[in-house]
Amino acid sequence: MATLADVARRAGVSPATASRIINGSPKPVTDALRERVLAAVEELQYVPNAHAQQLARNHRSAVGVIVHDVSDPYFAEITRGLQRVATEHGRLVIICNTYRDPDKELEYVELLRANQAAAIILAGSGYHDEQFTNTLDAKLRVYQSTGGHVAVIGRHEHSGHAVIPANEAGGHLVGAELYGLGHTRIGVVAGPRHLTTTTDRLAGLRRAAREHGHKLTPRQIVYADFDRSGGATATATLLDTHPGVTAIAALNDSMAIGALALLRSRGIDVPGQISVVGFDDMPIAQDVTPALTTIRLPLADMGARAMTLALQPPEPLNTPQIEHVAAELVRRESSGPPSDAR
Amino acid sequence: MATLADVARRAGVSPATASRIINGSPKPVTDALRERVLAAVEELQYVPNAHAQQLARNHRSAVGVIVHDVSDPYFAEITRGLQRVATEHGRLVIICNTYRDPDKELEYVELLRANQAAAIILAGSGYHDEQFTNTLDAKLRVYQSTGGHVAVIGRHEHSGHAVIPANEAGGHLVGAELYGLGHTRIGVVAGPRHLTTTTDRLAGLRRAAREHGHKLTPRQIVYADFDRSGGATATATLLDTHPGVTAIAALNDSMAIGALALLRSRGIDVPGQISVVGFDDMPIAQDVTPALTTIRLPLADMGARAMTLALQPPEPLNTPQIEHVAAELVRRESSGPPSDAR
DNA sequence: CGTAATCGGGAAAGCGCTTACCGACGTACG
DNA sequence: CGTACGTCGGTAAGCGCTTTCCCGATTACG
Repeated sequence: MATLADVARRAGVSPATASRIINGSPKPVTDALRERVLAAVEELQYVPNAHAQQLARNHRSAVGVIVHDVSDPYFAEITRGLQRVATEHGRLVIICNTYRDPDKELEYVELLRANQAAAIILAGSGYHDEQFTNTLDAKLRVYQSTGGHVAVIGRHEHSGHAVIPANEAGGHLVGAELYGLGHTRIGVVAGPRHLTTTTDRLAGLRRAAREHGHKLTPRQIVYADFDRSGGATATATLLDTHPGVTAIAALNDSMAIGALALLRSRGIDVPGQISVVGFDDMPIAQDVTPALTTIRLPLADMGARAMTLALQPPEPLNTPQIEHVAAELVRRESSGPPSDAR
Repeated sequence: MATLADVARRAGVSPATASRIINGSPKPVTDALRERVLAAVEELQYVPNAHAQQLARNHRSAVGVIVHDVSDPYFAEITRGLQRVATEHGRLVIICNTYRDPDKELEYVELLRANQAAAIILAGSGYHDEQFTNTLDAKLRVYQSTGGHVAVIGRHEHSGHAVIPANEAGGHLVGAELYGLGHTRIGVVAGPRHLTTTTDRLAGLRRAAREHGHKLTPRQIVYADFDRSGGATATATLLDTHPGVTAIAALNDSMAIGALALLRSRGIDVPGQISVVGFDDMPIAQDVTPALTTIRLPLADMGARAMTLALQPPEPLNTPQIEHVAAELVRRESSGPPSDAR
């Protein structure tokens, strides 16, 4: 691997000069030298060692984002938004997949700190686990105290900036729509109960139920993995324990799609016999059949906003900013009034 | 930010000793010192500077993967496979999104080289652009000559290891199925013509046509972006210019889904009036309606294999290995015999 | 013509770490 | 009791770069 010294030697200049030319330093340099150096760079196919540069310059430039799983469309969309603004700022983004293991979240914070990341963005639900939350919080605080920026998406427990989607309000929207249509026997296909996203959305649903004079009993709620197969198994359970449900509220689109698949396999018509509503409005929601009624969250935009917050110049008064993002009901074909005239 | 020197000072030892303890060097160290150092690490929340380490150790450890777009399920799946094996090997993977801009591909190779990546994995179609290909090839070769490993997925033009899916054979499978069912008026919804993936799959389709005594005329093929909206617009064009088509072969699932959406919006029944076949078998293919008949490629597995190749010990005889992966037809509901008894 | 200001370039000191290499001590042995 | 060796720590030399500081040579000016 060619080094700066090699280039300098070849061009017959000092490493200092070569460095200045290559990095376009403000210091003026004669054109003759400039050309010689540039030629040497070309001939040697020289690329500066990024680690050495980072060490010498001593200012962070990359930013890290910790997600559960990029291959999940939810995170893929957020990531896409993040990347866009990072690229605009000329920042490299390091994507870290925890595959839903909280411990990895901790590890990655450490790793990102070790790599001198300028900012860490945490996307994805927080956990209902006080000890874990405290540990994470502590690590994050240490990171901040050394000048690191932190932004979180969809979790409220941490210091640093936050972009928080209206999960509760969205849940309420779902409930209002379903009860409004006349459904009374509603099943909830929920994500893992230790995720705050699950409980937040659930809370909104409960509020809507109360407002309509109903109540969501624990047995109406089935918890499972926040993905397609979780949605399918939870739906199966629901059908078995509550044969009379006329509507299913899935707490994210992946689960809703799993629900749809299971319903279809059992020959149950949607929305004829059972209505299904999702949450998130991922791109595929409109392509399943029936097209999914869901709650739209501007995923890519949320990512972009989080990155923008994280890249902000050192906070004026150390005040973490919080941006709320609204949820919106998107009515499509998977929901309708209950068929049972009762 | 606490440094190793800080830790050493605090523990009352030399930096050398501290380093040895922290990294578990083979050199024996008294337990008393070990404890003091570890305590200091804890108190100072010390995390070694990864850049300094990499510089001092001077051996690469991260690996980079260049994809078109992680939020595209095709790449998301591949990436998932990649990550799995990278993690098993304790490697950090840097994901680079080109957003389909070939120039970015070049830039990222450079960036990865600058970051001392141990390996670069190129996923996603190659381009029919000799100049670009040569430039990329040259850059890759330089990288290899300095000890870097290279693996590509789905492109054949480069040195280094390769995992190559049976695009041609898959295209043939599509053609055989469609012509076999009795379709004669087939429209092709193709990706950009400058992508080798497009032309490879097309070639297979053409071969099948010939075998069945047909021929694919240029006008039967509409080129568009390799995504959902590209699929929709291409299908619209096809419908307008070839009102009589009874089957549409989309060259990837995203496009097929776009085609499905457009067909639905025009009230055309699938497969009743028109059959649709996709390619790739991404996870969502089974959830759209009608469920998509498609060509299955073991995406995650391909990623895993590429990573495995890339992480292999320095090649024995410098021989790039090539792994072919088979394609398989998955019959679902979107295809059937043509309705026109003619 | 002497001095000061200016300009272009190099020498060298780090950035935070790893790792030979060396040296001091203690033990085992002759 | 002297030599030899094994243990455990420390010293210091880098890794490849950036950047401060300084110095010689021009140029400008009085």
